Amino acid sequence: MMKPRGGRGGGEQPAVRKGPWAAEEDEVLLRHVQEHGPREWSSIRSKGLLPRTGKSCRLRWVNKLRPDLKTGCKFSAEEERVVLDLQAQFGNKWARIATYLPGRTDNDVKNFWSTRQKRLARLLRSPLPRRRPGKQSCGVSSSHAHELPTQKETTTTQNNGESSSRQDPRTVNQRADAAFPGAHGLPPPPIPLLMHVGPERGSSSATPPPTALLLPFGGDTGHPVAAVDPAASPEPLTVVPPGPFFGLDDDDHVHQDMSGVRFDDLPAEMLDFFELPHLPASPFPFPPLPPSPSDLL
DNA sequence: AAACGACTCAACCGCCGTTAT
DNA sequence: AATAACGGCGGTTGAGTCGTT
Repeated sequence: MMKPRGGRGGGEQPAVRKGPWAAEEDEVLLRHVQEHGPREWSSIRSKGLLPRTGKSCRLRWVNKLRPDLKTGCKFSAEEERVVLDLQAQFGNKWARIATYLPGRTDNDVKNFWSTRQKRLARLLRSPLPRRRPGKQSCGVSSSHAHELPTQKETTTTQNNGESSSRQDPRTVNQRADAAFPGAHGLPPPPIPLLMHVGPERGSSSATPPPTALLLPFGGDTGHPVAAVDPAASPEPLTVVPPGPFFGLDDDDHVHQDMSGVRFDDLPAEMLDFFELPHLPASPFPFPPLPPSPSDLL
């Protein structure tokens, strides 16, 4: 049997304490970091400074006590965009993603993503979502956000099986998968969110609806997540009225300006229009997709 | 006012790679 | 080389808070 590593004193160690940290414990931990730096976590317990495991101490420091943390504010639109971007590229590599978000921890990113996934999943099942007034966003300017990795830089990490967002998403279902990577614990949505631009159902307009789109929550591109052919729909589609986020351009295609728009910013009355008809996928003039790693070989 | 549901966040657990012995 | 400890990470959970009904 191996001898314990150096620095581990013999003698009894106090029982491990779990649960919320007391202010006095934080002080002890901070003092340790000031003296030794953010390392030697296990020595905190072995020296009898705190009845906490090294892992617990490290977690406390990383997630709460680090001086450069943003606390008590929601993710800004820019931060949200960065998370969506990087999650599509890296998958659920929260620690890695957090390195691009100053002041955010992997736990922050993880919680943000989890909450977002739950909310989206619920939206897909509930016809009448309700908004809660959110906390004020910190508003990270682009000058503070770290530069995102380029496509070339990330090709080695894209194909790790954790993200499907770089696959050729020409069908509704594939695009829906891309919109919900990482939602492994959630049952698949029956159909992605549908937004239909055209004359209101039941209106007298004779103009055929030109397009139907899914909400552009794809993240990195701002492109629609999926498309369906209204002509192929067995059910009437729901109208989302043009507003601050959506409109029609000269070609009767959906015009979007989602820059700086966060999920929370979508007006509740718009969400109230969503329905979940069962629609077949159909070809749609998606913007060109970036090449997949296999394409580059 | 109370009950309920949604949401946020802190913290734990288990796994895995690295490092020291 | 084998082993154990350590540190890092992702997944998960539970408590607290807040808004709605």
